[in-house]
Amino acid sequence: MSSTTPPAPRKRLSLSREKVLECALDLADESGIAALTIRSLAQSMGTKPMSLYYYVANKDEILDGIVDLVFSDIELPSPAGDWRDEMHRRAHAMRAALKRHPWAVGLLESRTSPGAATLRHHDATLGTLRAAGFSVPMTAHAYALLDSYIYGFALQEAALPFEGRDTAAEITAPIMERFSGGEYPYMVEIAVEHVLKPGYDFGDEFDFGLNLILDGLSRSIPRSNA
Amino acid sequence: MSSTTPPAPRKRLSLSREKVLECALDLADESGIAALTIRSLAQSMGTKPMSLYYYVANKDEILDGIVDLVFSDIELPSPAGDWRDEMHRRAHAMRAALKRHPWAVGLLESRTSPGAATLRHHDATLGTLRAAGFSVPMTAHAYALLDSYIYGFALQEAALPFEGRDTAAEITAPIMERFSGGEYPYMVEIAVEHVLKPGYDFGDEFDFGLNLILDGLSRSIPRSNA
DNA sequence: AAGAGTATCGTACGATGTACTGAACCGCTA
DNA sequence: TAGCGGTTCAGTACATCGTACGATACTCTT
Repeated sequence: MSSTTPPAPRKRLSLSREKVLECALDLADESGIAALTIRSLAQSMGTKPMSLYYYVANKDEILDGIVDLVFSDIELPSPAGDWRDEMHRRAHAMRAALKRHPWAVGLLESRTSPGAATLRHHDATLGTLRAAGFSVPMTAHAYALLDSYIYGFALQEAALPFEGRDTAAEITAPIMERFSGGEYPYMVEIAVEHVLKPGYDFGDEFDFGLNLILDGLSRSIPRSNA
Repeated sequence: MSSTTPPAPRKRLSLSREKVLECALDLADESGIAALTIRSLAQSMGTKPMSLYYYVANKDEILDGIVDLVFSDIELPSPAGDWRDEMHRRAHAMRAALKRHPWAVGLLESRTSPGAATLRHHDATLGTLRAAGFSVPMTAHAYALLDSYIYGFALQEAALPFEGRDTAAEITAPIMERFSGGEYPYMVEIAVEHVLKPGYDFGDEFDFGLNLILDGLSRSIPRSNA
């Protein structure tokens, strides 16, 4: 208490690799992946850019890390449960996660070094399919099919200029009018008679395709229930 | 001939919006989308960065433009043909195009202003489905399903660290050995018994899912052939 | 009290997109 | 033939990005 009080009660160890990744994920959610820069991240954490490099090697590691965080949010399917229920739940959980974090879809293309949560997720899904009686090659087919559909749906959802129920009309209606001349008649038809109808939500299309796929897959199990 | 000769026989009009976009597409194919910068593009065209801005407003317009170029490469499906053949052909054409230009998949997420070729493509596809007898809502379902699958498959293909037949083994075999401890048993199983088998090509998985989807869709046509 | 190790930061460099400004060139009319 | 206005290109400069390098501050052990 003699001289000056320490200029600020500087909390040491306020940073950690986990906190950096969590903040990065939050920042990407709030402001978009483009706004996630080392500088903005540091500022949001109340520190300086170069401090982050004590916990991560470079920005790519941050991107890998937050993609893995997204996967860690998804409940693992269980080989013990009914495979169809498990796959249905998993598909919806993944779609929800990719909707919460739309930037993750775009990141998947460039990230080729999956994290632990990602690997666990893949392994649990493969295990559930194998336990359901799918052969090894059929499991590969089913997994490629399911994930393609889920990722692709999320990709399209992320690309939509509108979001959620009834919001399509406000945005696309003026655009559609420009097309009413007749250059794109089928798009106009779909828009007017389907998309612009009250209560429409692109997300509702998800279940149709998912059930169609699961129906088709259930016919590919050799043993027992066909 | 009095003073100095003109420094170089400068060919005017060597640039154009089309040439800029074509060169941008070539550059993205060769060096990746990250290497497509205004400066590198200008250099590859033998000009200076700022000259490009006479033909395009900004880089985003270039990105929109090359995405539309990719679509313009895809033959349009015809409402006159058999819908299933047409959809099959279109799916393969899109996959091939997205494989030729892997960066396009990642761009789809961020580009929300489709070009003319893109719109034509969508309209022709919708028209083919309608002509096949699908109702308006069912056409929307089918289109969302098909495109989700195609985009998602292309996304996964783009994310693979290997490419083409038999190349998976060389790259993944050493990785798999690290996993042989038993943490990810089902991934190892799939890898050893399927992916690492000679002749394996992830692209071959495409037809399984596509046919499953087309089978399912054919059951959704109200009239005539079910 | 001194030193060792851990954690944080200041400065600086090269690359990027692009705004601003001027120069070069073309086809034209007078 | 002279000049002019629109078209096309380029030079310079600035803000922002990731991050290399080295210095600094804090904590704990001895």
